[in-house]
Amino acid sequence: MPKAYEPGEAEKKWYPIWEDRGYFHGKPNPDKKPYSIVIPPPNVTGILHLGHILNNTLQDILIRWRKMQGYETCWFPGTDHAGIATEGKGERTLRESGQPGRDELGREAFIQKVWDWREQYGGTIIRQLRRLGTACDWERERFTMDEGLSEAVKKVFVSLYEKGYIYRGQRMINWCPVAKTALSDEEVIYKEVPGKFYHYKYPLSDGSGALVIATTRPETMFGDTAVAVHPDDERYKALIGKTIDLPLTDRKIPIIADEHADPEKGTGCVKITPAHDPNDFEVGQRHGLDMLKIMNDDASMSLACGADFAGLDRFEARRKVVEKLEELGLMVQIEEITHSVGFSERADVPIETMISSQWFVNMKELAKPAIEAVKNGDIKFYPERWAKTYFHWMENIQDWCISRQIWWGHRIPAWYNDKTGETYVGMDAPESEGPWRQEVDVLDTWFSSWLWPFSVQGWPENTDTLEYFYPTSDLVTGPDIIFFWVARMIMAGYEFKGALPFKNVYFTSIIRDERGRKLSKSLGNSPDPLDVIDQYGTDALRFSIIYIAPVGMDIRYSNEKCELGRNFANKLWNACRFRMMQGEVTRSFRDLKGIDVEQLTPDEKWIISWVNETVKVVNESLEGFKFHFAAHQLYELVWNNVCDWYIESAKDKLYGTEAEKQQTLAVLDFVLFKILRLLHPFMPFVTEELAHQMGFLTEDESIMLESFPAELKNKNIPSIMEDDPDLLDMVEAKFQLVRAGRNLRAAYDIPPAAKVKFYIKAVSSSIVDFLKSEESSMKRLMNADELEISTVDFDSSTHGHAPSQLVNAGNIFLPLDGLIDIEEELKKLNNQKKQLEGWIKGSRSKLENEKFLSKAPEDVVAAAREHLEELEQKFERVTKLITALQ
RNA sequence: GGGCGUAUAGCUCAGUUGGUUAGAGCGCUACGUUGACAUCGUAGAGGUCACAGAUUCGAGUUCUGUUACGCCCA
Repeated sequence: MPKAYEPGEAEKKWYPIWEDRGYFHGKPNPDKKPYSIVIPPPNVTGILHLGHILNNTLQDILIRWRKMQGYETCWFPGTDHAGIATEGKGERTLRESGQPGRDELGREAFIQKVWDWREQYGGTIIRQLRRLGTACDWERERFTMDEGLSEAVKKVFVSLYEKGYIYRGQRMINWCPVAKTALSDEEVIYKEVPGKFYHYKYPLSDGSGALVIATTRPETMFGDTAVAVHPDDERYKALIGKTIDLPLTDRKIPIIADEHADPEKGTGCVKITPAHDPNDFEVGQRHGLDMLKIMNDDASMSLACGADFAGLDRFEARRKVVEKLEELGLMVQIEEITHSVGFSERADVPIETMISSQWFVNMKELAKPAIEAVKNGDIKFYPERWAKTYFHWMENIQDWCISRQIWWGHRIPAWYNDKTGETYVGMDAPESEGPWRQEVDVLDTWFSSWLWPFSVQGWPENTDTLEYFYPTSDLVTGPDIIFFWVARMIMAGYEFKGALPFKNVYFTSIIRDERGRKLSKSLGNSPDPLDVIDQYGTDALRFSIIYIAPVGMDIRYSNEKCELGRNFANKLWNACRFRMMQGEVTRSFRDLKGIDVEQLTPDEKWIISWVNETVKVVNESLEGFKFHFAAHQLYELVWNNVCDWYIESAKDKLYGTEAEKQQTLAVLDFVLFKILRLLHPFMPFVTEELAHQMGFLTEDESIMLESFPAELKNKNIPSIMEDDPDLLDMVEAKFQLVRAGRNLRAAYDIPPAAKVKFYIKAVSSSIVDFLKSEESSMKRLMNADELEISTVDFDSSTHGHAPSQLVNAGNIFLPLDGLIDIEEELKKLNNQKKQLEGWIKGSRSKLENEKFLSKAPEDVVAAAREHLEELEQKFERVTKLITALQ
């Protein structure tokens, strides 16, 4: 075995084996319980980033863990068609390669180009996921625009239309001027940006003066059809019903009374632009105002603004309007402010709100069972608090704008008859006499993603897979798509499948850089995961990211943090390598067969009980989605308990008699094989490689098919923790004593190689017996050539004064032929004495407190008493040491 | 404006239903190439648990308020 773990080789070797042997494939199996996950489908245009790494590592841990536990598992992978993003990418590709643009090509040809592009480059992310080791069932990979999934979308549309939930109407929507399409409310991101608050005059038509209105968007004045004041605002009461002359136009518009006008805000007068602002729209409806649309699809000003402004970009128009108003002497004040502006999620430009004819889904009814499911615990969120966010959104749910003015996507199955004005909605084009014209718009990508948990399994066909794997078990995703996706999937599950889509939802952390900034391409702080894998190895990246991911909080990531995982993989490798150097694998690695449990050494019982404890904690942690807790526990076990203490201590036996050696090897094999299986879901490659290197598994076996360790409860091996807790305490006390001995060496600059003699005064004869039986390994751990262990006081008259340490098991002395810094020793001991005095004082006053004695539970009081005794005993010992030195 | 979250060692974070002397990793200091591992070992330094009250025999942990930062919604 090489001196260090080389991840590249193992990764290249094992993934194809797992995949080719069909280990990833899940199929209905009545003998097993099902466990399934649907992948949050990444965009077909996307490339792998660290968010995917975290997300998919977590899913892979769950899948591998459940598979080893004996479930029939299936992880459904796939991608979504990402309408707006992919259409944009297609257009860019055409432009960059000098081909005709989208509009020149026409709908059919353009869509074909995008398909071509998708065939060639799409799904990069799927290939990249394999490098991460994901146990996805690739035979079941789906794409949201596959035939079956497209049928599902159509069926759902028709069904909701027939129920009256889907309708087409003129409503206020969010418009992206770059993508030139409507967006849903969720696709708008509000940002605080600096802006200006313009105060200017609208002269009264009767010449009696002017109203001062305030707005951040003066260019929309061309769409004003009223000015509103609050009905109770005394300042303006007399003006209600009059008109003003709208500057830069020849229109007169009324002054109306409406509660929307806030007397506190600005001047208390507000311009009303019903076609371009959601609040104004409502005011317009209340007062029957005209809706005047003043912008084109690209947010340039339309002809409605007059010849001087038509065609100008909205921001250019704003400058010009301000300039004109200033020329006319109407501008009163320009205030610098910070305000919230909606941006298009995809194009990152300010959106326009405007009225438009679009398709909507009324979500009210769909939301009801979905709210109930989370309320009554059928669906659980981890961390739980996301349920609050969910409820807030669901209980105030708005109609969903689902039509998009692009070509790449599912075309809306609606046809219009221009002659009769009829609208037909159905799975196929109407057969009755036309002419029928199909709706040109396509559906929001999420309108197909919300069906994913069942469409990916063949719905609307009633497949065996659906029968067996639906509802899926767990969903792992980011909280940023709780509305876009999670909430909508729950609604779709109940509406179309009549049942919840998944039982648990785990929301991942968000990954940031070391300075807490979001990872982004433009900041250049988004490392390419494949580079990281090349540098550190897949297992290292996986383990590190789990290890550093706090629950429900942001992760501060940097590549250097992958050293933790790399070092850990290497530590594991070397622990196994050390074992291999001691000889062939024993037969008892699965169950300690042939080993007399009664004959196990204290160290062996200690390590076995630690492994067992870790097994319990890891299983419990994974049940509760506490991944990082499990990772910490495993790290601790391997590095601390196994490598630092057990192996170091066991070396004594390995170099001892043949019988001792054989027993030690058996225990080591038992421990290591359990650890490899425990770690497999976290670090699939190194564990598979080691299980084979060690000879635990033959060529045609795989750790993926082995059972995941379960807590042992007095079955083959007694639960040592329960049987003999004192023994484990003694082992801990022994290690504490060793540490004290090493500390003495270090304090007196004894070279590491120099052998020394220690004198140990144990607190009881039973401890003496125990320590004597452990003498040999203790000598090794402290590099001592002699230990004198007894209950007798250290005799300075024969050995000279010696520095000492005081621990639970007793006092340990390092006789140095009188070579001792007495003052330094006294100082150390006096400090310890003082500290003990303080604790004793606190402990006593607690035990003298009547209220404590009467109110605290008995066991707490008993523990306090015992503790005080220990302290007093230690105090006595330290006092004695001081006296001896003086 | 409403809601949610966070504040513990230089940094990143653990700390389960209140109960001995608050932990880990990284970093730092000193020493070290002992027959698994320098991707390592041994030893060590380092914390008024943001602040102010309250409840309690007892508060890092519960409650109220304050401050700071972050996120979501309007």
